[in-house]
Amino acid sequence: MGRSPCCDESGPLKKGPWTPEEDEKLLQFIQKNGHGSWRNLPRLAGLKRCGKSCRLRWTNYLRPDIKRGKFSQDEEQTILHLHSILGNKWSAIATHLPGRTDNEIKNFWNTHLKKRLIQMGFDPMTHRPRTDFFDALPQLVALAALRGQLPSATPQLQGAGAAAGVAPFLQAAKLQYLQCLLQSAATTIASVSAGSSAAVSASDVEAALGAAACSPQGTAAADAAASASTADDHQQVSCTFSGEPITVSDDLLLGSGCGAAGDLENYFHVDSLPPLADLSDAADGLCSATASSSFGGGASSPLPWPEFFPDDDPFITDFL
DNA sequence: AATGAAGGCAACCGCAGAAGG
DNA sequence: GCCTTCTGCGGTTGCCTTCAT
Repeated sequence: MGRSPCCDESGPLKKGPWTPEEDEKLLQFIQKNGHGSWRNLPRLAGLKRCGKSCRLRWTNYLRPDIKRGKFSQDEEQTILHLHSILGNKWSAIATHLPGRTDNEIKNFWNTHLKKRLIQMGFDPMTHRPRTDFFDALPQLVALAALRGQLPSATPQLQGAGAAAGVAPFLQAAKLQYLQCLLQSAATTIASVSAGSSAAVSASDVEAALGAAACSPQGTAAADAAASASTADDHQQVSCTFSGEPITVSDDLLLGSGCGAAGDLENYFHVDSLPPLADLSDAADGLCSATASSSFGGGASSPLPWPEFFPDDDPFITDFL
C-alpha cells in the first residue's frame, strides 16, 4: 500500500523552527492566493518546506484568527467538559473554542489539565475516580496523618485556625473526604460492572455540543444530553460527618449545569464544613461516610471538575 | 554562578479517510 | 471497484525556557 511521502520534492526540504522570513512568505502568499493545494504551495510560495509543514504552520500559528495567550477559566472548563464527552478529539473540541487550535488545546491538556486530574486521583481519560486509587490509599492516609501531626505542616493553619484547634477538624474532614472518594469510586466500579451505563447517541452529543458551545459555561445542554441516560437513576450523594448525614439530591447533581461537583465542593470547603460533633473521634478518622453516586451513567458523562476542585481552594491544595 | 530537572510549546511523524481519476 | 493523491488528525518528539538545587 504505497503512499508516496508528501514531501518527496526535489531538493532538501527545511525542517525545524520557522524563521520570520518564512512566516512572511507563507502569510503573504496565502493572503494573496489562498492556500489551495498545500502540496504545491511551498513551490509557488518559494518555500523549501513540505506542504504539510506549511499547513501546520498556518493553522497553528499564522492564521489571523488565532487567539494566543493563557486559557481562560471558561475555556478550561469547556475543554474539560468536552473532553469528558469526546475524548481526545482535539479538532472537535477546537471547533467549540474559537481562535484556539487543536494543537494548542492538546498541549494544554497534556501539560496542565491531564496532570491536574491525575493529581486529584481521577482518570484523565474517563474523568472518573481512578480505579488504582486503592493502591495509593496507604500513602495518602499516611501523608494525611503525618501532616496532621506536624505543627508546621499547614502554614495556613498556623494563624487563627491552629490556635483554635482547627487542625483536628480538618484532619477529620480530610479523612472523611477520602472515604467519600473511595465510596464513589467503588460505586462507580459497581455500576459499570453491572452494565448500567447507557449509550448516548452521537447525535445527542453533537446536539448538546452545538448548544453548549454558545454558553460561557458550555455545560448545560451537554449535561442534559449526557445525563439523560441516567435520568431514571435517582441517586444521592451523602457523607456523614460524625453521624450527621449530608445529602445531596440529584436535583443538585444533575439540574444546574454546575452539577454535583460544585455543590459537593461547597460542602467540603473548609469554610463551610458541617459541624463535627465529636472531635475526639477524629483521630480514628473513620468516618461513617456513605456516598453513592454513579457520577453519571455512561462513559460519556461530563463532570465539571474545575468547579469541584478550584485551583486555589485551600482545602484541596492542602490535601494534595 | 553553574548545572540538572521539569515544564511548555512548536513541529514532525505516521495513519486513516476522503476525493479524484 | 481499485489505486493514488491529498488532507486532516492525534500522538510523539525535541528544543527552548524556567525553576530548583
